[in-house]
Amino acid sequence: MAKLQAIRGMNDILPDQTPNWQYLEKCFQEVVHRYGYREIRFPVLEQTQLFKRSIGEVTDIVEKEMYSFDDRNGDNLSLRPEGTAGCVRAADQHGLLFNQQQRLWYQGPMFRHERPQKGRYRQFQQFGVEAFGMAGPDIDAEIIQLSASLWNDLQLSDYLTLEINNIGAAEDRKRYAAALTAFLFSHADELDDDARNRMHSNPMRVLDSKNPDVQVLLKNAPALLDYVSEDSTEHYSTLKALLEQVGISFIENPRLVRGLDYYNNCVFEWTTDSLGAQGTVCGGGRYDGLVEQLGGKPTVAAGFAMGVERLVLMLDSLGKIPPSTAQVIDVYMLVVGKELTAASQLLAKQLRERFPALRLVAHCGGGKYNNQLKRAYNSGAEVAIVLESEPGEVLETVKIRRLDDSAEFVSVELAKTADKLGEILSIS
RNA sequence: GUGACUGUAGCUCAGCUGGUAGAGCACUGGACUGUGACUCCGGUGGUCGCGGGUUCGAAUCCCGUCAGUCACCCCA
Repeated sequence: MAKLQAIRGMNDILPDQTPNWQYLEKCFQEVVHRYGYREIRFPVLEQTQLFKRSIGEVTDIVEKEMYSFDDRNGDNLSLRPEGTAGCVRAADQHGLLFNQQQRLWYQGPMFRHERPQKGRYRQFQQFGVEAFGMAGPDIDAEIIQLSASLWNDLQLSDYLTLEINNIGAAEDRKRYAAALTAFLFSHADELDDDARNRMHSNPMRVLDSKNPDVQVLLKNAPALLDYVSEDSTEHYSTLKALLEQVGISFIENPRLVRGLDYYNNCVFEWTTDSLGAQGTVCGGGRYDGLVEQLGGKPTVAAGFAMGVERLVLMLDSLGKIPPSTAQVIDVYMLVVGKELTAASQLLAKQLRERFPALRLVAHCGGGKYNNQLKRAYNSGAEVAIVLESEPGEVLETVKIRRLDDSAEFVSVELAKTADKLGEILSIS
């Protein structure tokens, strides 16, 4: 029978890697707590309609990347491709957004059916932050500052660049899209196939075209900036001033157009060139219209999401994982002789009770002294406790041996093992 | 969805222009050693991703398929 394997693009994270993930999770949680954000958890599955209405019908995500299926009731469900939609649904459904402000964070797997490559997988992990009910640019600055705090804690600041842009209010973009479409229509014969397709479905994304000929043509296209309302412009310039005042440098990227329809006004991305093609590590912005669009009362909002796999890759390749993150044990207990099974388990239990923080592995499975000692060395433990007796003999003493080059050891009465161990390891 | 490269023991790989497989590490038995690592001797372990085809004969050529890697696209 053929062996079953993991679904394409869905990775197993093995014990060698999990400490790195735990380190990143710990840092992220410390930062969000520092800023007073509270965790929210919501399902991995939602009605497909939720994502269509929030992300947008004609986006790549909804058109070709969602894992959708009919469940046994005939409802069409989808694995969440991102977190914001579910977060808004959950928060609104439970009244968290009714005339109040909320600062929320979440973490969990997202799913998109794309071709896997470095930093891009079909199941991937995101950290996200969503702030509701705050209209000013101060909250935008806050979440950007929050992300910058994390880069600082992770020692990644030198490798990340903040890009920002103002994409205007929803009405602004509507008017602009109309003007842009008209322009593109009048030059349709000069566009490539890709641009011509997008011209109908999502004209703003023609601006992203990598085709140099198209880019030349676009120089004469209407500019979004000319359609952005005064309110938006003022909001945006206040944000820029705030960022400068708190010492966060940024570059303005007028071509930064996020792939999800719900964004408005200021959007941002943190990018790096140390990851290959998938350079975006964190992306977000305002989405003032989304709550209402999903049936809630009008509620302004802003948020971002970051890709955990990409951050782990960065930390790994840049050598930014602290050595203390590695999980090692303190004590390896050798058990030489079958008759000692009960004695070893009892002693191990007593030691764990006496030193709750002690990490102790008691050997199981028998085997020769040599093999067990080898395992003890390979485990990275600081000391080994050796239980050894001849058949029929009662165990009265144990040896405590340092697992370094000195190989020093002492014999100690069984009953005094804990005291001696505490002395040797300087713990109490 | 498109393209390029790759797919041989648990891991890293060798196997020239086709004649049905090897090394190192790891694991394991033993020798040495007052007890791991070092050194020496022995052993377990692969239907060469899977399925077809060409051939007297294929890991080695051809086709398909699955998977991995990277890029396009898009995004975290």
